Amino acid sequence: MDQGISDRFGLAVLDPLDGQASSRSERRDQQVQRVLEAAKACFIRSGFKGASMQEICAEAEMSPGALYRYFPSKEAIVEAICEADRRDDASCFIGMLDNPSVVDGVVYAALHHIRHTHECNKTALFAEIRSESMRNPAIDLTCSRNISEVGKRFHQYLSAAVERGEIDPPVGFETLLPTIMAIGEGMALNDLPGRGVDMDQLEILLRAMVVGMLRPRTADVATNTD
Amino acid sequence: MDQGISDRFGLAVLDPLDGQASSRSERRDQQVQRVLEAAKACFIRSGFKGASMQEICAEAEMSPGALYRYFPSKEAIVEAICEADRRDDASCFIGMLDNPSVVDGVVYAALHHIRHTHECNKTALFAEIRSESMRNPAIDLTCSRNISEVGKRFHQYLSAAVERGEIDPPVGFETLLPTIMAIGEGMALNDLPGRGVDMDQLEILLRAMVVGMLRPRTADVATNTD
DNA sequence: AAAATATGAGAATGATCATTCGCATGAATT
DNA sequence: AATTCATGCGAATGATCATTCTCATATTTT
Repeated sequence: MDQGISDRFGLAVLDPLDGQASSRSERRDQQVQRVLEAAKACFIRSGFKGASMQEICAEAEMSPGALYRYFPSKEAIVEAICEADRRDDASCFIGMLDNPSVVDGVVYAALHHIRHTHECNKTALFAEIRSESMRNPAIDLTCSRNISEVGKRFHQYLSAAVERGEIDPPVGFETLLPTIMAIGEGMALNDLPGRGVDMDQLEILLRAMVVGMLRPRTADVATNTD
Repeated sequence: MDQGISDRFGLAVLDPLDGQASSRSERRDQQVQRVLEAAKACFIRSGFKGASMQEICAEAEMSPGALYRYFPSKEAIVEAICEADRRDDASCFIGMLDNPSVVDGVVYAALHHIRHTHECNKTALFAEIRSESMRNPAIDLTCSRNISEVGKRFHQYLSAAVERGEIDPPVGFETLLPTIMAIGEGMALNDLPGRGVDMDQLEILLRAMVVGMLRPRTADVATNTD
């Protein structure tokens, strides 16, 4: 954790081996990152409104004067944190949408998303972002952008499967997409693994659910009766 | 909205027809309710931390001194709001779990819950409660209590159907219950009706999903291929 | 090496917050 | 009618907040 950072004025002290590996702007980026990580910890612990700048300063081991060199306001930090989290969330889900079997693709993407949210301790931050987005237009925009990015990619993935006759959903995409995404959000937000739900069992249930919703034509679907 | 309440000191001024219909304790209850409703509006607008006591006082048209006669602290108001909201949420869902066909029961309960959340503008408050519960033990307890109450009732409803051979879920209740409840939460939190999702289409999709998850044995399930 | 610039600390600032206090008034009780 | 009690107002209080200011030190440039 403490990687020997910084004397009191720890400028350009990194890696003496590397000589001038840390230019000014690199150093700046590192400090920005340091603030963001400290802020994230504080926001998870205390919420956006509940975490004070002093708390963030303490976590980042940095004075207010120093911190304000990197961000003009608390709001800017909040926005940066939300942006990063939503982007990570979207790419985590989208990155899994590549299985040739659509049912598998959706199931694995959902499972991966749930696991990722659990393992990276993103549940509390996600809940915070979600509630902030209800009244903060800037955060709402960030969330909407990422939702629509996921939605677009998801739409491509599913409609290609419809085209080739692999699935035959009982409703149109305008219903299917928001609903599936809401379901995924609910499962991530509830931290099912954290509540003791077995992931193998969850996979079975998710598959049954997805099969019900997408109605695959192929026969590779378990139709056992007991 | 403004139902002719209160002169400046509006004590026992209600309903002159009724004579002493408003005893002291009845008047008290009304004032408590007035504070709660004002607080709810403020919390939806500004969040728990973001709403100030002054804001709540203004909304309730009451001075701080007066308000503190009814609640000892802001935290107490927050707890009362959460308690009421979660109770309402649970009873809304449980109240619909009475259909003799389990698939119908679950589908209608979910639809009703989604509609209720949408129509009563509960989405933002729910999100707020959810994020508060991640770091406030008192709120977490309130949420857990209601979740387990719903879970218990839901478990009864489903296990009775399993007993009589109506359904045959592919996984045990320890997986099925948390997952279904997480799904419902996700759909309510996403305010699907508010996002333009058609409720009739949603019913079709929900039914397909529930059928996939519960595997009813009876033949009353739509198995059309187009 | 001297000037200019970037970075930092930490006290100060003014706003805002939850809560309390002193006091006045209406209702209930004697 | 007099006293007591519940209710209410709104200014006051002390804490805390986000942000800024001053100044010191380090780094880069000249």
